[in-house]
Parts: sequence; C-alpha cells; structure tokens
Amino acid sequence: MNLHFVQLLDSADRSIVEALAADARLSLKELAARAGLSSPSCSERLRRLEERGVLAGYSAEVALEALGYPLQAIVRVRPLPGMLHIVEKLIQETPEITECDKVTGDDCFICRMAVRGMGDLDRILDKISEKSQTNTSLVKSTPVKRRLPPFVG
Amino acid sequence: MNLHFVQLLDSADRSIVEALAADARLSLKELAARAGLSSPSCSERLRRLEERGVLAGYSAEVALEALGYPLQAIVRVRPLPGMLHIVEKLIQETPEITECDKVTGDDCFICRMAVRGMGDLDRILDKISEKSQTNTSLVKSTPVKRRLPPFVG
DNA sequence: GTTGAAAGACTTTAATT
DNA sequence: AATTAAAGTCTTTCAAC
Repeated sequence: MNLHFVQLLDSADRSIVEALAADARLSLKELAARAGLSSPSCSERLRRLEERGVLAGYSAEVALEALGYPLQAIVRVRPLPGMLHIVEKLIQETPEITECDKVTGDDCFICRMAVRGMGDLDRILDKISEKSQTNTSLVKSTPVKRRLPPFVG
Repeated sequence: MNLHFVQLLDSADRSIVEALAADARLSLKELAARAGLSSPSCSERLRRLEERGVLAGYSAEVALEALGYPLQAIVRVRPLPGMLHIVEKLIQETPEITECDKVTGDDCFICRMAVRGMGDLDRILDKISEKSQTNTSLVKSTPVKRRLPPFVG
C-alpha cells in the first residue's frame, strides 16, 4: 500500500471513487458506465485503487436505533497525568465507542459513542472519568452527513 | 422507512448487517452463506432491511491523503448570539467539512474537516470565526476506527 | 418465509490493438 | 492501458412447500 500517494487520481479514477463513496454496492458494469470505461478496465482500475490504499474498504451505513442504540454522544477525554496509555486502552475496549481520534489541544481524545440510554452513558462515563477529565455532548441532529471534500487536480 | 424500529433484528438479519458493515461489497451468495440462508431469501431480507431503513446506504472508505487532503481537524463551533442559522448554513456550504453534528452543551456544532494544509485550515476557520467562537483540534491518529456497537437482543 | 431450478445479468479471462 | 468476445459465476424470478 503506497502511503505517500505520489500521484493524485485521473478523471476515470475519480469517477470510480466518487461513485463508490456514494454507493459502495454499485456493480462494475454501472461503475464502468459512469467512468466511461469497459467493465474489464474498470475492474483493473478498481483493483489498483484498492491495492494503493486509495479505497480502504466498504461499509454499510447502519441505523444505530435499529440496533437498540437511540442516543449518540461525543466525548472529549483528557487523561489524568500518567494515565494516557491506560485511558487509550480503556477507550479501545469500550465497545459502545464507535470512533475515536487522538488530537492536539487540551483534550487528548475525541470519541463518538452510541448508547442504549442514559444508564449506559452514565456507567461508561463514570468508568472513563476514573482516569480522566471528560466533557460530553449529546448529538441532537447531524447537519452534515459523511461526505468527501472536493476533488483537487 | 420505519423510524421507530419497533422490532430489533433476528440472528440472520444481524449476520447480514454485520457482514455488510465490515464489507459492503460482499456478494449475495457470500452474505447468504454467512447468514445460513439461500441467496433468494437473503436477497429478500436485504431488501427489507433497506426498506425499513436499517441499512441506510453503503459507502467506500477513501484515503483522504489520496484526494490531496493530508490533514484532518475536529472543530467545535459556538455561534455568536443570533448567528445559529447563518453558521449552520455556512458549515453546510463549506465542502471541506466532511461531517457535522449539532450537540448539547456549550458548543453547538462539532465538525470534522479535511484540509490540504495549514493555509486551508486558517482560511476556513477565519471565515467561521467571523460568526462564532471556534476551538480546533488536529487529528494525530485514530485509535478507534469506525465500528458498530455490540448487538443487543 | 424458505427452497431449488432456470433464465437472465454480471464479472472475469484471454486474445488483440 | 483499453477493448471485445466468450466462459464462468452470481442474482433474480418463479413454482412449490
């Protein structure tokens, strides 16, 4: 996997990436049509985009309510002195945490969490708060759903 | 689309959802094998999961570096009095903002942003800061990559 | 709601430019 | 690297349980 991405994408590659970002289950035939290619050449480009790591995977967007998780929260976590690694491990082992970034600034981690209710939230935050300062925001709505930034030449 | 999700998922549905969350491009045949079903019945279940909104879409995970965006930031945004709607609109119209949640607490919005470099970041934050207080954290690493919370009965 | 078989659609391979 | 054609595979339909 080329991690430097020395060359950006040509127009056909961009079509493929954009189309799969919007619908990862599109058929090769449909992808090829959108990129203006035949199916075999589209298949080969797709293979190389995956090999280069440009396309890192494909995932279903799941309605968390349907899994029994009606609430989401964003939690900023600032480990107490000496607790950084322990807190990082705790975060990774908390399955309700669905995403976590390590960031610059006063907060060390910013996590997204899905919970079944306030009981869940309380229990998980109590646990994390034993070893860090936390600041929690409940998600009320999502004005921008996951999307790609503009393609640049 | 049933927004109440009155019934949770049975074991075959869970297998389908879990498998597609991990690899949205799996074939029906492979999905059916994992769920212990025939292809036609798996196809019908998939159709209904989509119809109910349990599966809300499928997307490719794209390496943003490959698109020319080597940096990501998380920005907390607190609109100045009276600026809430203007700021929300500005966020939605800033294409480098790849995700944004509206949340409870002192911050009104928490955004994820992809940028080509510090110049980009500076320009975008200056614009948003005309109408809000912002607090920005640069992403250094991602200890937890997007995953589903545990399935519950 | 599920199965099995057949028709149809898609993907891959291989030869060619 | 891309295309065409053919072989192989997968998906969908439909009759039956």
